[in-house]
Amino acid sequence: MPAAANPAARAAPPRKAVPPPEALLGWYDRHRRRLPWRAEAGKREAPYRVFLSEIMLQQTTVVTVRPYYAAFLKRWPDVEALAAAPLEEVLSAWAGLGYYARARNLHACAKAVVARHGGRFPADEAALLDLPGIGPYTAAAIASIAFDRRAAPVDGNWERVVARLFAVDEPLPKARAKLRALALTLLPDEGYGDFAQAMMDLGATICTPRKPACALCPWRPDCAGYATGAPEVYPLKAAKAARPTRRGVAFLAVRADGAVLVRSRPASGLLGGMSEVPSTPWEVDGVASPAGHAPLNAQWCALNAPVTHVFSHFALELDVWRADLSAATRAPAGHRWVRPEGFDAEAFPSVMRKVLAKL
DNA sequence: CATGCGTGGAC
DNA sequence: TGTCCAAGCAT
Repeated sequence: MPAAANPAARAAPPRKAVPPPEALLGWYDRHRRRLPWRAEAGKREAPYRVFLSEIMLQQTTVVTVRPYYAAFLKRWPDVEALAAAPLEEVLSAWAGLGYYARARNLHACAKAVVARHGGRFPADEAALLDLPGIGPYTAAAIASIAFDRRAAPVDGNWERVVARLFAVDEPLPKARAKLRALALTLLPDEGYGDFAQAMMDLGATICTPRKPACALCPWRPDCAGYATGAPEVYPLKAAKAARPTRRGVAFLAVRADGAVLVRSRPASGLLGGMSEVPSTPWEVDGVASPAGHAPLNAQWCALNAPVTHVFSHFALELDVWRADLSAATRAPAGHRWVRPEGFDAEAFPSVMRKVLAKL
């Protein structure tokens, strides 16, 4: 849609060019990716599906989410089904996906939608924002994608695209407010859902973090970042803190019938509500006397194969101690025996799967 | 506003 | 191998 086609544009005073939304929407029409949670052109996906996908996609890649999304949808086809499920089942199905507060909030949100809204997701950004696990991004994503409401779901893709379009010289996270304000200037007059998804696709396939494919970008003529010759430097980022290493000992108590001693973690915090093998606390300098933390008195034998795992804000090095016990051994309070056939039904996070692999 | 909160893949 | 990164939220 060239400005010259409009006679009035010639007379208008010169005004800072805003990248035209039509260019992006046209590109999206031609290149829209097929994704399990994305409706065909001209249609809208059910709000529950948008909701489920958006929660799963928070800080998580499309490739990782795919199988979880399919499994959840099959097991809990609608919000009522999810709301009626026991939390333990939801956590178990979520195991391996990470950021487990999302699973707890997903479940709480389903219940809230049933209780507060009769099982219908609200279309209002503000009402969505009130629900557990739904923040500014997800509220805007559901409002725009599921309901085609005017909203800007500014995620990492949007931030990168906008930072480059305007060559924003302020680093993240401080630049967030400015990026959001600039993002709002880009919105079209209609087609909000398509525009939101187009921004994400552009960021995921063209305006990528490392080597953006500017030659294929519909907004290249309008991009200040491209004009600088080094668009990939945007968005600028503040230096991040180093990641410390914590150490501990995990206790693999194995009964003669193969059952392993397991417990559940506290409902909130790191790996909240997930299942685990008992262990010492995980501390930066390790634990002085691990034996004092053993779940039961036994002949503990150190395996010479520590488990290493990297969390978002620390690395973990876990030594594993094993003890073999008679089939009659009772589980201490707060613990339970789980046989290998039962592992899949447990909510073991990845680090615990690594520990159990030492069996 | 900074920090806590997972995981696996790419380079 | 280490570093960065992916459709953020809660506190």
